[in-house]
Amino acid sequence: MTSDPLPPVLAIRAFEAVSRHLSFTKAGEELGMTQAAVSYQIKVLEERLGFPVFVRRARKIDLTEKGTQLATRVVDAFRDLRTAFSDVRQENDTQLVIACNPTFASRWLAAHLFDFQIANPDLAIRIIPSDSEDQYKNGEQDITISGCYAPPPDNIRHPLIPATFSPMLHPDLAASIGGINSPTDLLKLPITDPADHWWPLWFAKAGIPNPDLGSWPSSRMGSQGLEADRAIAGKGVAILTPFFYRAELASGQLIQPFDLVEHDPGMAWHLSYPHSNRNSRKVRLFRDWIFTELLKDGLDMEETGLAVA
Amino acid sequence: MTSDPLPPVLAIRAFEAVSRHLSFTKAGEELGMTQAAVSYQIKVLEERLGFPVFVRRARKIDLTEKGTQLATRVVDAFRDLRTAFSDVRQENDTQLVIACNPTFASRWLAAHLFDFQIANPDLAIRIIPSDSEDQYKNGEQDITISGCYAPPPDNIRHPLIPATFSPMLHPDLAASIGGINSPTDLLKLPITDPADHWWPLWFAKAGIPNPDLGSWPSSRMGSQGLEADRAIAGKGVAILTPFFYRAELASGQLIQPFDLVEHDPGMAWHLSYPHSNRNSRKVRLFRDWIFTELLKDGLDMEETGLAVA
DNA sequence: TGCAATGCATAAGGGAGATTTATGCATGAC
DNA sequence: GTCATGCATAAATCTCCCTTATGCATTGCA
Repeated sequence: MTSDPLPPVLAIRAFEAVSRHLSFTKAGEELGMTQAAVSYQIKVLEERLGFPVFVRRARKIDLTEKGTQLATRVVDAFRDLRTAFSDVRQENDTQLVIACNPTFASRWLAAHLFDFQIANPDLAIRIIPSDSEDQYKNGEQDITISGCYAPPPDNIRHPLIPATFSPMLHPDLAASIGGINSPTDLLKLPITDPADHWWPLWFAKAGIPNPDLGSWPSSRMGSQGLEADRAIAGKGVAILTPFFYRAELASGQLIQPFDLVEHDPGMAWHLSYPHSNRNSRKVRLFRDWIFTELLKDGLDMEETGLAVA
Repeated sequence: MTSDPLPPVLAIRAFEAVSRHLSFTKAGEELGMTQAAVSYQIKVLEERLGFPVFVRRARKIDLTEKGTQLATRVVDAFRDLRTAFSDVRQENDTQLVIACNPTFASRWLAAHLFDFQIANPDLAIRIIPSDSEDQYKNGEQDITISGCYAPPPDNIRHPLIPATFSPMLHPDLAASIGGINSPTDLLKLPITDPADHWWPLWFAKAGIPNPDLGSWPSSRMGSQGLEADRAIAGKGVAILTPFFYRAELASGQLIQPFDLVEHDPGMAWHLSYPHSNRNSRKVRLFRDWIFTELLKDGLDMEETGLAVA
């Protein structure tokens, strides 16, 4: 039968310390309490057990036989507890888990993270590419980079990238209809995701209130990579965030026919983390790093919203 | 580094139960507290650790990754604690340790204890033949049978045998001086322990106030066996407790020349145990057994003082 | 031998924090 | 839709844990 309840854990904790020091006074110092408090806890334990665990001698105490039997095992158990918490604490200190919006992860973070790892070799980074309401509730990550979902109210939120967008396509596809000269030309070509609600926003800004797209609300911010792949393959026109496709635009894999860039005022890529993490070393390091890295990356303060941070 | 302090043990205790049940409510039932109290303790733990250990889902909770790491080890440690206390408790329940006055142990208990062991096969008996002030302080025994030392004030004390005594000697030694006809005849023979303060007491009662013994106070109750051995060997006259030497008197190894028996009013063999042990099963069993056994052994209630018990 | 120092026990009292009560909220079942 | 389940939270309470102060016994030292 191992089912009878434990003696009070505070008494066990006191016993563990006393049995190592063989001194109420020293145990009290270790535990941050007075000798009298330790004496009280040992008395509680002995009354609960029904037998003494220490023999009080002059100016010292000894374990009784039963006390000795208990002490070895209790000290062992507490050593296990201490190492368990210590290990997890250490892991927590040295591993940074980032739940990251997939687009941001693949189009920006992947390429830049190496610098962070070089600068902070003691930190192991784990990226969870995911962007959903549940992700916040999971609690597994230290930091979240989200595209659209608002963090829980107790989280601190920093804007990173505004949700800008403009149509893009492969130059060969543009050439197939003699070039893109006006926004309506785009409607002659396949639209990679007509359900993307960015389309009507952009066309409206372009002066075309009701383009024939048959859309319904749905954000693609989590996976614009798929649309981009189709556009790069010449299969259609995608509406993408220029910041993420600078390389493809520079290399000519994609062209952006119009300078006209709309942005979604209710959305932005942002970094967030629980208020309680604000002073955690690893969170500070990553936060500071990503801000400066994005600045270096050519965005001014207003665009990144760093002024708010 | 295993040196950083443990989180509050009450929080650890709650975590252990919750991680087994994966339910605050059920853990609360096990711990005898409300769901709200468990929730509070888990919150304390998570704030102390700096990361969540449970993911709150709809109508259930799950361990986080770090929570899982902790849980396995914490549950193990608590299992060790439980079995440690359970083992010692079981040993305590099934082992009866008697610190016993050596004379009583060898002259009475040894011969009778077998019956007790037969009647209580689940109890292991251990006798510590010792009778000293320190013995009480040791705290290792469940019960003490003492000859002369008063138990600590919180102990319960039952008289067992009054400290009676009368001179005894081997018949051949008596015959060597033509028999013992008056108390003064004893003074012609070697006295095994002239320092024994029982001698002057007995001679005084026999009407001889100042026998030539050159004695100083010193009780031999702890070791009258040594004197008895010398008397049985015909080496001298001993002053012994008749109750303990009935067998030798019956077999003729010793004779008691006079019916005159004195007793030491301040002394008696008695059984004692801490007040807190009064309802312990093993103590009750032994106490009840020794009373009836002594009664069967021919002592009436008044002599044993059982009326007081 | 007396005096100071050490170490535990104990009583009294206060207070931190553990717990309960009561309520709200979200989810899932029917 | 309604009800049941399960956790979170606020407020209030109260337990009991701890400190303070003191006593006692032993030891060491002068």
